[in-house]
Amino acid sequence: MLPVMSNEAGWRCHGNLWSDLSQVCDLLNIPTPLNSTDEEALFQHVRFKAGQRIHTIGQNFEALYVVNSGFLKTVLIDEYGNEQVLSFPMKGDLLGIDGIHNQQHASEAVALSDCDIIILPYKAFANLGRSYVELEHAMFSVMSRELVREQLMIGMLSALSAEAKVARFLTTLGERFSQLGYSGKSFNLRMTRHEIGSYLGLTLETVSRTLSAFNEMGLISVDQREICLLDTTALKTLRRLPPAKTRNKVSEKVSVMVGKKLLPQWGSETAVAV
Amino acid sequence: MLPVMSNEAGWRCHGNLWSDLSQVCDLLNIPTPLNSTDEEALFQHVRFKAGQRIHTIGQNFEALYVVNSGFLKTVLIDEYGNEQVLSFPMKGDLLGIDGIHNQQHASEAVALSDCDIIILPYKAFANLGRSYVELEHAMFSVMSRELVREQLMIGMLSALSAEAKVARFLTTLGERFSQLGYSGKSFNLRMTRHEIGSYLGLTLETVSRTLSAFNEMGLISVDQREICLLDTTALKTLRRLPPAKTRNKVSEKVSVMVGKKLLPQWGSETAVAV
DNA sequence: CGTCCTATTGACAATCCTCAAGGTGCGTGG
DNA sequence: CCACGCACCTTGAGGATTGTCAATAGGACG
Repeated sequence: MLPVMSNEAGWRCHGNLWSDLSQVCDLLNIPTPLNSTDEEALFQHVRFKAGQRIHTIGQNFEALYVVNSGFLKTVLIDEYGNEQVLSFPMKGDLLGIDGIHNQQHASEAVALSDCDIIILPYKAFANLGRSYVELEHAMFSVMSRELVREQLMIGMLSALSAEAKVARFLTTLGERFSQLGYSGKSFNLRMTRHEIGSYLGLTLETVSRTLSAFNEMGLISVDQREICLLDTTALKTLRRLPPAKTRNKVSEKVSVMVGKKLLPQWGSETAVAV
Repeated sequence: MLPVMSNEAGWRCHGNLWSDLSQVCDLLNIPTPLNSTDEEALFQHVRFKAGQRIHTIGQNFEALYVVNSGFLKTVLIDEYGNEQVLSFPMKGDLLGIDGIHNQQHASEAVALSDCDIIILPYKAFANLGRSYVELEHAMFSVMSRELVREQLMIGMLSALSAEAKVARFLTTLGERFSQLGYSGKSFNLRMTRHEIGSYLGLTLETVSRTLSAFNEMGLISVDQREICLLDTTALKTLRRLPPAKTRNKVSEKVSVMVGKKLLPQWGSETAVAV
């Protein structure tokens, strides 16, 4: 007989699987506390079907979530109801951090595929952190990691062209897949062109056109959501494509358009004290 | 005789002022631990001149920093040496969180004016967190707040037009000033147009033109770095210029000369009649 | 007074968005 | 099974928003 409960987001809890602290730490890619089996803390798994929400905006903050399997998106909703995609979490990612401040969630997490999520009740987890010094530091580290990731995202959104954004999106996605043991070259997009566009600050048409252009240039092959990265180094260093007219197919090796003048470096200030 | 030391960023430490934990918590706007004077932990102030760096990219992470006075920017440096501005910290803001992960700083903090900064040695501060339960939670909360702020930044960069970005930049800056007790309507920009543009993902020319347009429309008055917000509600709700069709429709007939500029507001309830 | 940094403004170009018209794949119901 | 609807994707045309380049001017400072 399994306990069944439901929360504001409307998911059902089957409660048929549990993980201990060392498994959670493994998943999060942080060092496992040495005296792990000391206290038998167990954390419940919950399954979500594609389309279900793990937490919603404004929902009271109770727990953090670790993705054990599946693919999700996190979104903001603006005043007109438009979604703004913030991230595409997958296995090993931590969700819900934004809820700590103000005790309620500032964003929404939606399953893009069937997902298996581990619930970390915040209070209990924080208490564990106070007993295991390493765990507390690891929590700070994970939050810091998220912050750095978002900083890089801001830099990308501000500075890069549409092509460079899409190229970088593909390569980082590939890197994440290979870190998880999947192929980093050939994978399936779990999100629509519209969601990619929202994430990158582009329209879905621009995303589609850019993918087609990469396909023609031989940098990738793309068929609907099936992607193959053919020239990752070119993708990684690509800044801007030449005008379509002068654009050569695969023949031209140097696909890297650098040509950016160095902006004057905020001068002689270097604060080198004496 | 004052102790003088220097670190990798090259700043000098005058060591002439110290704050206790309750003062630091006050500054950070988090609840003060009840048993505050319990342990006499003191944190050193350091002064930085305009242009000096508080920490640099790659520098070993040792401490967090709280701004006691002054204005700063935090930046990333891309592969060509271009600066990407991430934030403009001021009094009460926490710096250096990005260094926790990987034990080294991922960004650079530069003083835009003379600054007074409080040093929080990370290890000592984390230890305090373990004794004072509230402090640990407060630290999580501050980091969560930063994350939420960056999420909103991402949403803004992705979704808003140049005008809306600049408008929102001005109003949030005004709000921060008034929370600090200064005027939220009339203030001095501490950063260049170039830095604003980098922060907002625009060129300095676009920033300058937008400010001039707001000035002509009577939303603000601007003279170099002196800003006066005249219609904050219009600024806050301004979203996007109308599509060409609807814009031309109005000015087509009689008021061609007068209304040609940017007159018809979009998403702004307060009609700006000139 | 000259130099450097910053800001403003104009002319022009192009990147990217908007609008529009198909096309493909998939589930559902006749 | 096929037709149909629906969501997603592709591609094109055209234009607007924004970047690029350039010229000018003001301020700070040695």
